[in-house]
Amino acid sequence: MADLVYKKIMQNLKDKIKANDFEANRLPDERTLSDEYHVSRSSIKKALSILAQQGVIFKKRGSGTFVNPLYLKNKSIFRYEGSNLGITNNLKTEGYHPSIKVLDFKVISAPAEIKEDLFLNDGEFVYEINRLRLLDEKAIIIETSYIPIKIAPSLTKKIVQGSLFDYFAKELHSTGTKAFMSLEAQPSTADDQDLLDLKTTEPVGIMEGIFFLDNGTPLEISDMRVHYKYFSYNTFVNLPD
Amino acid sequence: MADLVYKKIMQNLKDKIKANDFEANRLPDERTLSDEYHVSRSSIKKALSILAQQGVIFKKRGSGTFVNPLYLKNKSIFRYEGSNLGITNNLKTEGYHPSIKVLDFKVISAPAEIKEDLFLNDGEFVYEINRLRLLDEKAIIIETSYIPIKIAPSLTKKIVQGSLFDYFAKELHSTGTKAFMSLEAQPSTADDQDLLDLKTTEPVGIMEGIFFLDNGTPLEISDMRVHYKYFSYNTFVNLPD
DNA sequence: GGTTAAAATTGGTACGTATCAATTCTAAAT
DNA sequence: ATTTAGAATTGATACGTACCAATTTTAACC
Repeated sequence: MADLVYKKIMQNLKDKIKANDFEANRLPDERTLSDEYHVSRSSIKKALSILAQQGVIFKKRGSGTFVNPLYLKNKSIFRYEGSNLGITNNLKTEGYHPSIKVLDFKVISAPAEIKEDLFLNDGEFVYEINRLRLLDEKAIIIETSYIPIKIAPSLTKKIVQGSLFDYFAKELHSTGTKAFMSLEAQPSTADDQDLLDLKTTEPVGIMEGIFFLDNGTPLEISDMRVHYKYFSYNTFVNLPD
Repeated sequence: MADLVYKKIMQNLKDKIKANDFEANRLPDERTLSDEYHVSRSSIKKALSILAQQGVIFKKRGSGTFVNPLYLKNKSIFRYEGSNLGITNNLKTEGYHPSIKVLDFKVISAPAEIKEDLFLNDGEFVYEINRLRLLDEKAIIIETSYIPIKIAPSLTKKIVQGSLFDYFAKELHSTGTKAFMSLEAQPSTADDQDLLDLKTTEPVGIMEGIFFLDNGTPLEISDMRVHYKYFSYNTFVNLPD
């Protein structure tokens, strides 16, 4: 367990919520919680505001703080905490066995669009990595990644057979994951149908992401074509005003 | 402009970022900003942390605060602020003319799954609203909504021809929009192909949302089948740890 | 009983202080 | 020039205070 005050409180509150410890799905007010936990109201507010952002609770001024009834009923939509990159991370936790097959791994001069998105200069080189992601021997994602050579000069085919996330986390001290994700749907191409075992009428979900290092440097572009049955993205949307 | 300190600072910082006022894409440190704006460091922190959450800036302890280079280049992926419900709201701002055609509007006893998600008791009734959303006369979304009668007893076919968002915002003082969204891709059905003018090989994007009132009461289930060319969802993902 | 105005409750905003932790910078040592 | 240890920088955590705004509760009034 994290040793930060607000994280401990978050965890404890979630435990209590799951155990149905709160009358009428209503939490005690912030001042009371502050007393009970022997911490400042600011720390309570920080914990509560993160839980609200994740959709676990709802806060309403003058009224109180309430449990999201959906959080109790462990609906499938709630397999995440806040936002959800879905797919591999999700599936790994459920007893399936993901694996990776490298289709192609080469260095090319960055194409125009890639150059733009990764903020590269003319003539700079990138890895183009083409991988097939499998789940229990079944192909579910065709992934094409682009990574500037200068950021990871020592990338090898062997490394690429494993998780790039883990590699970057270790090599570049990139702790958190930050990315722009764009989701779409498209008819499957002949290639998709071949690799992912799809009928012509069956589509793919498109998941394009631009990933950043902690200091904001664009690190990777990842373009994923996902078998539609394995394509799903869940999130809690919270638009103020 | 909002009269809240942190909102004014957010807006001002975004303006300066767009005007490229910061050397090397690096913002002044928090203490300096606090002096410059004549506000407390806490207020600066609040503004910065929201901008970081939205992906506008990146913060790194010991290092500084940096502009997301993608925010400058007004990339398509950046048509939002933080998260993006896409589609209608987005298109409205771009000169297209959205409209709604009501296909069906009736009251039914809540089906099992709907009853579950809206936390209704046996025998409770819901509106089932079937609408076609058009853009410049072209059908792009088939939407099926379920709303408990007890929450909106005075809903009429006339009201349903307009925006339900606007209606609820006014009638139920639900200021913000909170929802669980689930996105998928599916082959188009014969119905989809007919209504949305799709070929058999062309898919639909599925967007299912459970919307909540400010106090956490589930208000509406909305199931949208979207013409794949108009289906797109952009978001900034920020996974700590 | 229903209405209405005052009081209490409850989360939001804003300011300020102290301390810590990650990173970068500086300067001494070799 | 390179290495290294200390100092400075910079964002993060935590505590606390004061006041505000939305909502609910209470109590007075008719």
